[in-house]
Amino acid sequence: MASVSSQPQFRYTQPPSKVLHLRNLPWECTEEELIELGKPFGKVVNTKCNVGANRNQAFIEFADLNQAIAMISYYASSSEPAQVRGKTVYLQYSNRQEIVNNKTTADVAGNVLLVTIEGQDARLVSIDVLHLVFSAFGFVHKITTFEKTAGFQALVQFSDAETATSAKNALDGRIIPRYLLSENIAPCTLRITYSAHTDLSVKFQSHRSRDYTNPYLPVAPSAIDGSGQFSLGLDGKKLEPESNVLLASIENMQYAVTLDVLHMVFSAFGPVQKIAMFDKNGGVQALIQYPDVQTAVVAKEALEGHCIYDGGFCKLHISYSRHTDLSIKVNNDRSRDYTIPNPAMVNPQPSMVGQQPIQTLGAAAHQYNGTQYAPGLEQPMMPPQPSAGWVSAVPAVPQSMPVQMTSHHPFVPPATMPQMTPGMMQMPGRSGVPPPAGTVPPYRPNQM
DNA sequence: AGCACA
Repeated sequence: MASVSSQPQFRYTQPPSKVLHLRNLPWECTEEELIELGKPFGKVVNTKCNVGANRNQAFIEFADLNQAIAMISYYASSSEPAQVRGKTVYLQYSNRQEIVNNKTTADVAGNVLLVTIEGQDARLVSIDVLHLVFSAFGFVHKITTFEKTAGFQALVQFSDAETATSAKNALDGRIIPRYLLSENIAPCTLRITYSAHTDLSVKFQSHRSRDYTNPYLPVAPSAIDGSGQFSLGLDGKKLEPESNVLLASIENMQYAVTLDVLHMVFSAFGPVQKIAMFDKNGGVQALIQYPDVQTAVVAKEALEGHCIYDGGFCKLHISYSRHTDLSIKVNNDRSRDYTIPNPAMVNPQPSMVGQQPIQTLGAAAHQYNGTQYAPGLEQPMMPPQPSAGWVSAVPAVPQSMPVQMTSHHPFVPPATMPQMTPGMMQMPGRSGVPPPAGTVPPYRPNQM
């Protein structure tokens, strides 16, 4: 065949082709603009934009060679150059005879994202952290994780491509916020493309895969597993039944740890619904109830082993409780139900007690002001203040607005409520209520 | 302003 590459590419005449090569296009010129440009001369059957290192070149393919010739001829003798958005574009016959659109699956928007977690400790990122990160953009249906040559990867399934796209746009190239990971874990960068999958197959709830649409899916049989899967998580931690209620025991309690202190500490991760403190084995323990398991998981991971006060005082040990809904009989200095708007109201309506954990929707999302505590997590030591200082800083009535008392359908996956908005990801150390998703600018990479 | 990319 005729060797094209042996010729200088910008010789004055190009052999005609129904494909035209365009240069000097404005930034991010669209396919529509290319079609507009070519339409007067014939039928544009294909285009390719954002070509070249500067992404300012493009190709237009006409149905017929004569149409391409017409366009080239017109602008060759026209006093007005071809323009897109007022910018002169230069046209010539392409040295190819057709446009090949190599759209990979990674470019075709879909509802499932392929996430590669990069970093020394990528493997230590739990599926729960991934769930939390991606839940900021919408309900996450399923997640599977696996090891490939590319490293530690996950498939994250949303309901639709739009939601997936917003997550991809916001998170691709970003790091997982440090406060979601143990402090000794190296930064983990997310690389995100679309997957060709539309519906992941999740057989069991496990450390490797979750189906959040089906709470009754059996937990992976940890002992018996024919497929060689681990009964331990990738991080080597034991598989422990998660719960929305945490059991915290306080070690080395040099200072009094009050209900208010616990409320403040645990509110950093989401709305605390109830707290009950009690003495056990000569120490103090507390049960802390969140509306959902995810919040409890994050709180546990963030707080486990940390001290409330500097100097190793009041070290927290946290496990999951078997409780799902605490029965608070009386609001006093050892137990409180924060879902009761009026703290003076001691014993709520009997119908309120013993219900399903309340599935708060919007209210909980706005109430969530966990970021205020986050800086303390990056530097785990708390100010060496006695608890009195904390108590006075905490209003007797918590800052939470009255939680919606409506009992929602119990099978609504808790993740339908936004656990975290992109704005919170952006500035984990700042206080304040996050702006609604969509109004926040993409957060800065590689900070936090 | 000068020919894509799996």
